[in-house]
Amino acid sequence: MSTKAIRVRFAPSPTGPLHIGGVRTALYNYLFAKKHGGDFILRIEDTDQGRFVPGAEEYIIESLRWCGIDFNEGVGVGGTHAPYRQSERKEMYRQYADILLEKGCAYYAFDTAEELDAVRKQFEAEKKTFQYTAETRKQLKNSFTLDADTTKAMLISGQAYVIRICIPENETILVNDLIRGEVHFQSSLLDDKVLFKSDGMPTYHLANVVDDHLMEISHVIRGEEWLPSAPLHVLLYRFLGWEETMPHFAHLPLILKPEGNGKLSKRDGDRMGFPVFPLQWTDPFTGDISSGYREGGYLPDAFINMLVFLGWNPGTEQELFTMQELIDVFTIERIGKSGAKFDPEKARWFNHQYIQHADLSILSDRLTEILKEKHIEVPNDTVIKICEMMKERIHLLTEIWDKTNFFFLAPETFDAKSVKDKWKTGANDVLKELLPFIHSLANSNAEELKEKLHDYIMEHQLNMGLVMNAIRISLVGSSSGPDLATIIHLIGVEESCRRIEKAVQEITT
RNA sequence: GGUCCGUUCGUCUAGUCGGCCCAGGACGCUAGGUUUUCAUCCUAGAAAUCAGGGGUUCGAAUCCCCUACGGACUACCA
Repeated sequence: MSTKAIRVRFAPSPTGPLHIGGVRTALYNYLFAKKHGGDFILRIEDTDQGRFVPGAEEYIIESLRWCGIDFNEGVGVGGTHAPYRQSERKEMYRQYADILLEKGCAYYAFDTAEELDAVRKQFEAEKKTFQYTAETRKQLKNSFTLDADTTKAMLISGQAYVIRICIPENETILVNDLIRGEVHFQSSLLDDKVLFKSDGMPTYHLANVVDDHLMEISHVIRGEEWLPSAPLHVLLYRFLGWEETMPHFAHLPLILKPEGNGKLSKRDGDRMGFPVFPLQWTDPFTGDISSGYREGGYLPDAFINMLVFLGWNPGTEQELFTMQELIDVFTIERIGKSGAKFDPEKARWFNHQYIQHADLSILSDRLTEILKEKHIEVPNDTVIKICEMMKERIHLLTEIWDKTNFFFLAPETFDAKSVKDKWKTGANDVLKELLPFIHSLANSNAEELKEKLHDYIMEHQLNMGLVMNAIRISLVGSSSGPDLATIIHLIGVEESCRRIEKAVQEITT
């Protein structure tokens, strides 16, 4: 490999929110760059003015920031190859189209969209597929069929035109892919793609090649959906005389739907109850809201860890990685070839792992904020104690209130199934008798409380399960939760007794 | 339809140039243990005839060919 500096880019188009497949592409680019001490560039490909979506660019930047994928060059941060928004580079592209025109590697075409549509329909009727190729271009309106003077006249008269690449006939084009090896294409099967649109903007194909060259990109790591147009890009590098410095290509496998087949799409997530976007997104046109991982209670590190394993693995049995560890072990060679089905369950598991190991303040800060909103005053060390105790049963940050609210508020209802299974006959009477004793526990700490309660039950020959479960249901509202004595201690003996009295009154079996 | 890519437990995958793989790990699932509950945790288990069929070879998940299936692309979108 050359000694060329490693420079990679993530080049999304601002046509909507960044989907997790896009985030993964950005991530792999980022890891590769960092691993080799290279640069990671964010370029916005907004050559299609018709598809511009307000807020999409900001969304992309914020998503990457949330993920901890930072770029050291690009939109927002600038750099030596600015500007990084293709709409702002508009003036640069024409000259390269002209070079191509001059060398006979491209030509003018005057066919309107309607005319082409008609031809396409006609071909379809004959069960053929229309392609703008060496074969068909002879029958269409372009500088091949029109003589030079006519062409010039049409150009001068302001006739709308596009510039198309002139694909050579009968040639094998080799794309060397870092993930798939050599891929061969027959040039005759490629069509004369539009390079320059009638609105004065380049298409992706031209802009992408020009920018990658100008920005000295060493590796193009992008989704597999680009593989079919890779030979076109290779041809462009050759025609422009840039073959020597052409970047290496790596086409990533796709992320598939959890069920059935096909590429994961926006719809899948909301239909199946999991996010497909890093951040929540509100469609500026329809107002539709799509859920995001951040709002869904996921930690960015967990999200990244889950994502990196969709199509890549370290070859060891380690599953949990910090970003720095990923940077250290990441290699393109270990990226798989086949598409990966997205598994929401595994995403939850990763998040749970991260909640266990992350700084407790991630949970306690969130709880503190919720308590503040609800005007519930609780000492900070109590909040921390509760989070420490409860974290192992929390998979998503958003579960924190549902899992801890009984520490602050008396249950309003008692879970029917818990009552049915665990509230034994006679519990009401036993609990009533127990009340004075619980009152007497006022000055005990959690440990003493546990001991005394235990001893009392043994001495009075009460049914341990019956008593404990009934108290738990009274205090929590269901048969779940941490150590009972700790709960009593934390919410206080007075409150505990109030809750027990209420439960004894309301629960009848 | 055409072009290209892909195919190991339900899912993510390990399996570097064929033998240590009657295929390993993880998620999920099931069963036990711990816990008076739940969750966690621990242990065990079920789960892939390596898409199918042909070769090559003493020996193939690993190499070759064919078939099937899946996917991407096929716009003056990226």
